[in-house]
Amino acid sequence: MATGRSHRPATRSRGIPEATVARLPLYLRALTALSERSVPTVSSEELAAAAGVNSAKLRKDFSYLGSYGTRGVGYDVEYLVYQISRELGLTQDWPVVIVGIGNLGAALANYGGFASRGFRVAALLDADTALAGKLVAGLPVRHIDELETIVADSQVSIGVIATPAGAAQEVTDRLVAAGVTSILNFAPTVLSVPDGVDVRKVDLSIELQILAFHEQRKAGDEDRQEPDGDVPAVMPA
Amino acid sequence: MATGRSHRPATRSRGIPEATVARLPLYLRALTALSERSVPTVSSEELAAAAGVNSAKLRKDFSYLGSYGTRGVGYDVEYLVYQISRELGLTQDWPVVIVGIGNLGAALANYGGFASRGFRVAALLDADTALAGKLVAGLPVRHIDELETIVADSQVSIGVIATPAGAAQEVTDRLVAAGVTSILNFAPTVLSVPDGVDVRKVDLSIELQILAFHEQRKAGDEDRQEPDGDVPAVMPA
DNA sequence: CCATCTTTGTGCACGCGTTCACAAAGACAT
DNA sequence: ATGTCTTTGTGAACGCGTGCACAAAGATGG
Ligand SMILES: NC(=O)c1ccc[n+]([C@@H]2O[C@H](COP(=O)([O-])OP(=O)(O)OC[C@H]3O[C@@H](n4cnc5c(N)ncnc54)[C@H](O)[C@@H]3O)[C@@H](O)[C@H]2O)c1
Ligand SMILES: NC(=O)c1ccc[n+]([C@@H]2O[C@H](COP(=O)([O-])OP(=O)(O)OC[C@H]3O[C@@H](n4cnc5c(N)ncnc54)[C@H](O)[C@@H]3O)[C@@H](O)[C@H]2O)c1
Repeated sequence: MATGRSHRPATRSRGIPEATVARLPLYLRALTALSERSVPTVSSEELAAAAGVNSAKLRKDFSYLGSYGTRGVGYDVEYLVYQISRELGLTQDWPVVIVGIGNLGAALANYGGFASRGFRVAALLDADTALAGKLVAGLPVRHIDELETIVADSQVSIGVIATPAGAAQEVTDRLVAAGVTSILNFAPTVLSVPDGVDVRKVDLSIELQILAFHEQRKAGDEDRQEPDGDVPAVMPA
Repeated sequence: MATGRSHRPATRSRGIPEATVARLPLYLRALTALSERSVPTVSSEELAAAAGVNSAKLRKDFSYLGSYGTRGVGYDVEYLVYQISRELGLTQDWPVVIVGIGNLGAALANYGGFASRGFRVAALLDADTALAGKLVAGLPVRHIDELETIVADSQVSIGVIATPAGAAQEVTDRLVAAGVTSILNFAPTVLSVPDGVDVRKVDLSIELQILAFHEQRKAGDEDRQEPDGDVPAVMPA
């Protein structure tokens, strides 16, 4: 979700709806599991169940990629794995830098699922000089001032931000200036980026608050039966 | 995002659209920052800019909560902080259990932003007996078999899953059986839950793949100018 | 070759979410 | 009290996403 300018009109990239793009990794994961079990073909119904979506939706999603199914049979698992991988750009290598090697950054660096899909950690960066040179997940932490060199030399186009919120915009600006055009932000801030740069955010706090909202609602619906359970709310001063 | 049964028809809870609920934490964060700077009022235009959304959308969002603005002036910051907090259920305490205290689970336990908004870590649970008793972020790791007791005793309704994917469904089942009705899942799996249980997922791998898709598209649009840049794709067998 | 059966691919309708644009509300000065 | 100016609250239009339902495609068996 790009936060800076939200004036991207739901970017239907190459005719593939954004909502579909967001589900492709889900399908890919389910298909990979089937592939490992050497299942040759799968029906839209089965695959949809495994991915937790509606089967019509899945078929429509696949129809955007082309017609890869066989009526009466289903989809060829291996072939679909290949097609989706290619569509998502996972047939190539994506060097990634992680900025901010604290609790979270270190966990991310140690995360195995990273490398598994073509994402390779090119470097770990931190502003703390005390961390410099220290090995995290087998990689040395390097100083943030090496950012520009590393991004240029390793052709990094994806950056992961795991710094405190206060440093996130500054780090973003440096990443963008250095040539990074995709950012995954774990810091709880809205980032401003120029057009052409994609930002996606992962925000634990927001997720919990959304859960709390629904949780409160569930509890409220049980407890009290008054039609108007909340304070009518009046403007104070 | 509930994954199990997606047959919730966009649950317009108490008349508040789901999309609005998801933005309330964003507004709250921006408002809290204003409040700390002792800013008394804010216009929809300013607040929208701070939250990275369209101002009309923000006004419509607030209109679902009631009419808390003053025409010609804007919104009272303190009052709005209170109203949104109340609406999200943040005026009460939410005990949370974290299951799976590995790299990620430990980082989550150490995360300060947790406690700041009424979310209190009630317990850290792990299946690894070697971890039992060890202190993480000042809390002792307890064995997974204490789950049922802890959930019941501490009235836990929110669970965070940071176990490997293979254990996630089993942990989910135990959490649900014990009475947890909201789950935040960090494991890369689709979870099945009964109706009435909310699941939201945070999936690093999916986010990166979505970024890679757009990244590939950007690169492709520059490099080659052929109208049809991809392999036409033919069924193999 | 024909009949049957399974499963895809999609036309269609509907509802949610977004955004524009503006009338009404209210503050504030004179 | 009246006028001006700012900003809210919302009606209306539009586009995207979803899911039903079904025709067409193709496999399979006789
Ligand atoms: N820990 C979690 O589970 C968690 C969860 C959700 C969100 N977050 C967010 O992720 C971010 C990191 O969290 P954390 O717990 O790892 O924090 P942390 O304090 O452990 O680590 C932050 C790291 O960033 C480094 N840093 C600070 N300024 C920098 C700069 N300008 N350039 C480069 N590096 C810089 C620090 O030296 C430190 O090593 C925070 O924004 C936090 O809110 C963390
Ligand atoms: N580390 C990351 O940055 C990261 C990022 C995205 C997703 N994830 C996902 O989060 C999960 C945890 O990642 P991690 O890197 O912390 O892994 P980890 O192996 O470091 O930690 C997993 C922990 O779960 C515990 N565990 C295993 N089975 C359990 C069970 N049945 N009940 C309770 N505890 C159990 C293990 O003892 C271990 O302590 C994984 O599913 C991973 O895919 C991690």
